[in-house]
Amino acid sequence: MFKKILVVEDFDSIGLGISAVVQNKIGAGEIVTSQYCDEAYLKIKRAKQDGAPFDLLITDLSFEKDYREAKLKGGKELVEKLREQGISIPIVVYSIEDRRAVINELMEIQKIEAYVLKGRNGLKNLEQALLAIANGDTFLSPELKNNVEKKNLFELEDYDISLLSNLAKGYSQSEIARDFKSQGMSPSSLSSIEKRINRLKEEFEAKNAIQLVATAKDLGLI
Amino acid sequence: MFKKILVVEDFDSIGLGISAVVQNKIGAGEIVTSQYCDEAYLKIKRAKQDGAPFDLLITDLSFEKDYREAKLKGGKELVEKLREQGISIPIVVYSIEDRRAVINELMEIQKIEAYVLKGRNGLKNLEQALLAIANGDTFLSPELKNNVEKKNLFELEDYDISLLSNLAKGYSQSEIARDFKSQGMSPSSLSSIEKRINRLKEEFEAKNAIQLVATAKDLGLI
DNA sequence: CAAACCCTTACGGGAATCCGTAGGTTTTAA
DNA sequence: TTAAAACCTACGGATTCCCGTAAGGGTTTG
Repeated sequence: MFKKILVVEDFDSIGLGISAVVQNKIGAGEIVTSQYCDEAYLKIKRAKQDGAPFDLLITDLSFEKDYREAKLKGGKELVEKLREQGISIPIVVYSIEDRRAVINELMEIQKIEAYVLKGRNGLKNLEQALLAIANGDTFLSPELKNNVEKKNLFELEDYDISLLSNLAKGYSQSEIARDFKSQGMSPSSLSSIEKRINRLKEEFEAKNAIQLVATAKDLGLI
Repeated sequence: MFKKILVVEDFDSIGLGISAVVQNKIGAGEIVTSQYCDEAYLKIKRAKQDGAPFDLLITDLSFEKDYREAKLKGGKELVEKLREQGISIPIVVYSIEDRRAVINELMEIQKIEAYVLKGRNGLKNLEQALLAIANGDTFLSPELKNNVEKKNLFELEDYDISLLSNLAKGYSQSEIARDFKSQGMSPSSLSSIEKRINRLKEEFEAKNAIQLVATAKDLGLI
């Protein structure tokens, strides 16, 4: 079905699990793995130049930092880079990330072929995703489809996460405002940051910023 | 080396990866997997009753909730339950959890045989851990060794823990003072509470109370 | 016994936050 | 295209937090 597949995943346990299922259930010809996005990008480019391109990419989103310097920090950057360079390889994202904002951007803007949620039945869904792609369809994990109705519930953007982790690092609101301004992020005014923190406090029923950060930690958001 | 191994891990991709490496590198006789702690406990008990007990348990710590009702919420509860019941099976915990408070308790109180950190080289470490156990040694992932030594730097009193968790619950310092007064705790004045929080901030190198609570969460203190 | 020390409590000024109001811009929808 | 809605920004007052100073009580030490 697929002749040459690249699997990009930092944890070796998961990478091995993916390889095993792709090998046994799908029967791919060649499976190459990488634990780094930068390396993966180079492999894809090189394979294309050599006239033996990959015909499928399966990638994680989040990658742990280690001693290596990473230009592409995660799967999202890898996908963006590939699309930016006009490399139209079919892409499956296999991640634990379940926020609609992130997933929608990948599916609708970056036009990835499938988004599979890591979880108890992640590999089963991955298998289905590969079958769907082989048929020219796209695939979205069923756990996420049910949530489509709740789309307009409260969802955290990257902005909120950034805000929360800056608070957790001990920066004052005005320091954060300066930081956001210098990075060209918007909104960046102290006032907007106050507003946003207020919204988050309401959302998480927190009396103050301390409790807000504490519950964000509990929920694993930061 | 091991004849019968139970692998408890909710994500199928990781469970498969573990199974593969245990099978191929260690050459275990029988590998049983479970995605639920309750089920794992029953399997261990049943195997023992049947006269064919497991001689190794490899378990994750955190398990996602799903439709099933779970009595044992995670690997920590599973280990505690086993030890409580006097079942002395060798245990390897394989988790992403890197807080030393949690790990120390498992190693020193629950006397698990190995703690392996999930990560890029998790399986390599897992392999080493199994070899160590077969030699009668214990094993701790190398990434963690540096942290565990620093454990007795600063001893927190119950008072400090109480203070930190009250902060994390969103109470203001004056509210905490009132609360402590009504409970007859000492010191209870607003001023003393400020002082104590200052001491904690210095200790944990936190710029403000938000960062203080955040790092306390990270360390697993609250 | 007194001096030194530690701890609790108190007070005050400056900084940061919380919270409401309000004006200007962009986005959405009729 | 225009009105409504949503958003970003700014400002000011109330509250809380942060930090230094200092008084009072208890224990330890010379």
